Amino acid sequence: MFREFRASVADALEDALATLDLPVDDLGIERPPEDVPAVVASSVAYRLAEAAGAPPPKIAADIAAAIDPAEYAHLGSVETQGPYVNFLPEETYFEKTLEAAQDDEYGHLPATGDSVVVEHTSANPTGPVHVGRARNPIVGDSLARVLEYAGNDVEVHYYVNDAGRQLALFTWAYETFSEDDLPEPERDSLEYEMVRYYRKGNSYLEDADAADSEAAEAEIQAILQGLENGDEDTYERVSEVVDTVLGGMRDTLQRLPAAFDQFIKETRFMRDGSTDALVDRLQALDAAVYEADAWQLDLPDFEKNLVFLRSDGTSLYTTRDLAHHEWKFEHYDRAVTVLGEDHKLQADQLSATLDLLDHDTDCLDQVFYSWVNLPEGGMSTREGTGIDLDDLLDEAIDRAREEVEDRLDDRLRDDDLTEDDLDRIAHQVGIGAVRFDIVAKQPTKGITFEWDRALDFEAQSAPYVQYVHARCCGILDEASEAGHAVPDSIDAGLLSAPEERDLLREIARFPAVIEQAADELRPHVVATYTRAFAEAFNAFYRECPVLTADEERREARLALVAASRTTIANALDALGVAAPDSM
RNA sequence: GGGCGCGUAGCUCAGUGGACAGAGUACUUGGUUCCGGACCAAGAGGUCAGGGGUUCAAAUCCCUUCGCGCCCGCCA
Repeated sequence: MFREFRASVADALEDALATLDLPVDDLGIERPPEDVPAVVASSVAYRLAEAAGAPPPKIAADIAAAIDPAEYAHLGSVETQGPYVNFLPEETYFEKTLEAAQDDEYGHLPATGDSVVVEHTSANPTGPVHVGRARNPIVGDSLARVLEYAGNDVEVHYYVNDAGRQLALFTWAYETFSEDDLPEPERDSLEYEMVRYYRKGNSYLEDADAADSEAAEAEIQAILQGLENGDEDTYERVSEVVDTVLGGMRDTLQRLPAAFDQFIKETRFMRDGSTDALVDRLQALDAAVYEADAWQLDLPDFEKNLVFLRSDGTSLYTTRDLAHHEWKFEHYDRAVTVLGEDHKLQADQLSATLDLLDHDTDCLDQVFYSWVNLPEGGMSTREGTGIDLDDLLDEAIDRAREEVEDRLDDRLRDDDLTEDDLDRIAHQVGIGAVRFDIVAKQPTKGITFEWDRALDFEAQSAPYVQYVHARCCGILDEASEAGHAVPDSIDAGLLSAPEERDLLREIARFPAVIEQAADELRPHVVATYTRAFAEAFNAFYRECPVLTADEERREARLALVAASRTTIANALDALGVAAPDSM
């Protein structure tokens, strides 16, 4: 309802300004501070002071007087407070909010008709997913969910770098070294077993003498050339390594949960000829230069040229990624990519080149996040330094289970949790806490990983919000057992306590929060919202007993609890955090 | 050296032109005959990194200095 109300206010303001013969520019619509009862406000009077030759409070009063609330949907009254024009809704605003929010689909916006491809993670398939990368799947998966809530037709892709030197080296190492020479895998899972070959290959190359090193390099080069020439046998050999490792990584990512609709291999764009065709078109560009035996683009605004064809005639990662993006443009209306900040330059050059190729790069968005580091430095799959995501999630679940068990005796609610419940709650809370902690922060801010901080279940974390959902479920269960049905519609006048009004206002905002998160590609605004929502719900819970209230009030409050439950359930769903029925 | 990002309470973070800058945590204090205490209430805590500018209005925009991170490869 908030979005509809805001639109009404915009209409009313525009009409009023036209009536008063004032210029319509920025309407200055904003959300007022907490202690102001209005749902939205406008500071437009400030901006008009000069044009109107009057002080802002006078203009605000004129605007308020020029608006007849009855003419606009949901608008109850218009008030001024100094220079601000405040807009208050009529009762139907709250009644419609309550009705809309009881729908299981609450928060989903009308279909945009756009197909959007969200590419995220896309880590080289060289070994276990570590925490340094964990921000990518969490931000990416949440972003995909938010875009879907916002009415888009979303597809999630993992772009597999299977054509680079690292995978050629990995394939060589896998075929060269014997398992007898390798340490025990750190975990009984394919990618942990496989990464041992990769690490062995890297350390061998570091220590090998010139002759051995040269021989190994020749084999690695042969694999790279085979891929470039479209040699089927080479492709199969590399694929075996890539698919095996990727399968293990996929299982780990699934735990977050982060799922993918498609894994797009970069060799695909070599094998189907699109990279070669692209190279031809790049060579024909005015910006193309042939220097030092290599084809490059002299991009304006960039210091360094972008090499797109090596002197040996092979393509580079960015060349293939260009072909990949042209493919995306062909099949989707919009493309969003979640990338580490270390890829910023490459991504900017990619965009600039797509521009030169006459693509509309407005439909390409890149979301950057900064790396997660350990107090002692970075994490590396090759060197085997860092915390594996599997270990972090296991530890989170273990600690969550301890919490649940510690609290069992203190529970007021008498609902006998089973062993399965404990297991479920430990998973929901443990993984939810890790995920929420990461998605709630702006991705551009740096994070240093510390166990105790990542696994802090205190307030403002996932469990705090999840608890609100469990509480709602608890109340609704009790009501149902006592035979109290949740009414479809109620008289909003029955919900007149300030805590009830605040909660209704928060519920009404949810679709607008989804809209903002999708527009700005910032899922963390949803996390911020869930905390504000939880606070409003807890205040309501404290002041307004539901089941023990008289019948009319009980019904109204039950409807409010039901609406709260779907709102918080869907907000958590948009973040990819589980909403426990009990905890 | 150049480019990009970040700097807000002791700590972790919201807030990116508009109403006195907000939460959590830590610290002090209080709350369960009553629907779930993983909760709530009160207190204290700020040169919004420093300086300059634009504006009726700046944590927010511009310039500059400092600190931290990332990038500047015929790697990905």
